Amino acid sequence: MTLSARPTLSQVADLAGVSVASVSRVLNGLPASPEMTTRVRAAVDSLGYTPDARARSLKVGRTEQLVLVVPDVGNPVYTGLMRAVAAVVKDAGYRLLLSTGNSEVAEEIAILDGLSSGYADGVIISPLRMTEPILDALQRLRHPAVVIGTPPAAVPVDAVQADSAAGVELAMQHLVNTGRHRIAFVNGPVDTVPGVARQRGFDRADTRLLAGAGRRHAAAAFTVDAGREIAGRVLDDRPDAVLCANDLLAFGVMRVAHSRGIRVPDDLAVVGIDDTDLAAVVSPGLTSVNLGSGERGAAAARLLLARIADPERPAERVVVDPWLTVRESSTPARQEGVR
Amino acid sequence: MTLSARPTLSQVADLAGVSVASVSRVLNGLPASPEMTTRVRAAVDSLGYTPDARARSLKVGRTEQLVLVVPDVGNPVYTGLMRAVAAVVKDAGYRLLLSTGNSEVAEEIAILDGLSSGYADGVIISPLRMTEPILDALQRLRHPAVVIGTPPAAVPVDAVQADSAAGVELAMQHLVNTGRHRIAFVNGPVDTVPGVARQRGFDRADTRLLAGAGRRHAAAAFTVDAGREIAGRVLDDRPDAVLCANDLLAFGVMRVAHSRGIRVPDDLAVVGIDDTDLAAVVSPGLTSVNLGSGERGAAAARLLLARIADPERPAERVVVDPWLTVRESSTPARQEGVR
DNA sequence: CTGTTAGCGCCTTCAA
DNA sequence: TTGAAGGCGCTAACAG
Repeated sequence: MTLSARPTLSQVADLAGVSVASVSRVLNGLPASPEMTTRVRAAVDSLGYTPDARARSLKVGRTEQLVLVVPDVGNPVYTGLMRAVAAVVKDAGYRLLLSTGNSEVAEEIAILDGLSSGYADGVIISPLRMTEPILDALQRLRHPAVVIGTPPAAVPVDAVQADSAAGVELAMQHLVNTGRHRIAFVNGPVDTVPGVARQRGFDRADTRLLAGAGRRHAAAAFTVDAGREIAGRVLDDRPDAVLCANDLLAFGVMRVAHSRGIRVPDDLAVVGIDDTDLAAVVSPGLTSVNLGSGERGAAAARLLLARIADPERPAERVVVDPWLTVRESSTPARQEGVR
Repeated sequence: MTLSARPTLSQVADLAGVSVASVSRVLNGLPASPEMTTRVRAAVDSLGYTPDARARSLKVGRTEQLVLVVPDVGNPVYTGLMRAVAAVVKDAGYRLLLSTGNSEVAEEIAILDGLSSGYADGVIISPLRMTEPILDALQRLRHPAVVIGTPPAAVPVDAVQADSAAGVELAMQHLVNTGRHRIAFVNGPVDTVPGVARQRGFDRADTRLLAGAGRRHAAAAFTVDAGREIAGRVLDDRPDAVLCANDLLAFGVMRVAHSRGIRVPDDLAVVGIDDTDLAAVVSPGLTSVNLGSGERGAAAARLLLARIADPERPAERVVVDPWLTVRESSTPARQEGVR
């Protein structure tokens, strides 16, 4: 119920009638005679001894803890990432600290700077915006760090990035292949990491596939509400397809389409990005570009572990390829090939 | 980029020409002369000194860390909880460790037992099943713990619980009020914490409101797929309303209804439980019983902090009242009163 | 193979 | 008000 006096190493040693060093050795699997081993184990068991993580980490200089920083713990966009990071980190024998920057740059920086107190051995951060202050904080960080996103090439930091431009093109190609040509693009704020990348992807695909005929819209945020808000303007153009910069925006658009009696996918195809769990949940299911958030999370965790193992290794960048998950929102009945 | 030698207290002391004790005092806001304070601060700044969290926690016996254990990090059912816990914990100056039991009792127990190494000051656990082994692990735990769920009254542990029976009744009453009488209930596995409670709530409401005419179904899991799987059997009875034991099941039912051309809410009302973020996202919006997961998370965090502050206080149980969020899935157009 | 000992970096009596 | 010194619990030389 409440914390009482925990047994210590020396108590175990006393009970076993051996030195603390011997206990430590047995516990850490270092050479010891069979007899010693049994005596120590017996004492450990009878006392219910567990080594103190605090003392151990002070001595060995490691905490066995890693931090994951995301803008919003509850956002479905990050759940795939969180799950994957949690799994890899745990398998490697580390604990995971979850920090949220509450979508505030200042908070993200505070978290990064706070790491200098050494409460964890490394950090994975998925910053909402890749601004100078964040990059500065990363530079002065004395701990291993991995960025999920695309820092300037000049910054020597491990990073895992999605190829959102390729993802957008995948979606565009799919829409064109299924006969859509009046395509609207609904982006979120273009001063964010995802915003700029997805805009670039659309511009490129638009030029290549539609001779620049695509319509661009920028919602106030990457949220369902922002999607609903802007949907009116978007649908007034009577597009035959809407490509949204993330699933949440797409859900917002779908709701407005639904209330206007516009049938998806017959009258209007809708495609999202991120392929969140929700995309498979709504009716009709939302076709979405999967940017490999799980893969990126796992890759980031592995990069971090690699750097911790070898701090001198050169900074590495991993790019995860996107794929398209086709569901009902963009095709009448048949299922197109996936990935 | 990589961790290099961090300055220590004694280095600061040397630079300032004072003793380590004085530096410690200044840093911890204990009485010190103005001159001493300025000298120390100067030295701290010039060295970029940050106290070592590991050493500090060894000395003071606290880690300033709390653990939250949930069955699945990515499940939308837990996002409200996580967000609320994260916020309260952070405001109190603690860091949050996120552990997932991967929906395995054994893993949850391992996490609880692992806490005896003292890597955190307390734990909040939302166990999937309230089984003996979990309760045993809680009993032998030497750290403050708060359970989200309903342990047997005899177990003296702080707990925060939802009143799911009341929630189910709320939903039933709403359906009856809006003219539905052929009501089907789709539960998940009844050997889980939510399963039993929701079953009890339905049975009670069914007796009271429908004279026991309600149909009961048990899906294989609390998932969308399980909902889709069982939806066929459920809809074959031609109910005019389906109450689902959680939102995910409801989404599954809605998808099948949609593909069968059954209109929601005109032909069929659908109500879920949990009021996840997704409920507001789908079209039509899903009416859902909100069991106050955010409120429960916040309450749990506060209980934990209270117990840490006073380990002797008697165990407390907090019950959070449910409310109904009415959306389109259960009412043609108008919005009924909320909460 | 085992025991002794010196810290890891910090806080906190205890004297001065 | 300030300094000296002793641990918190553990690991890692170093002797034996």
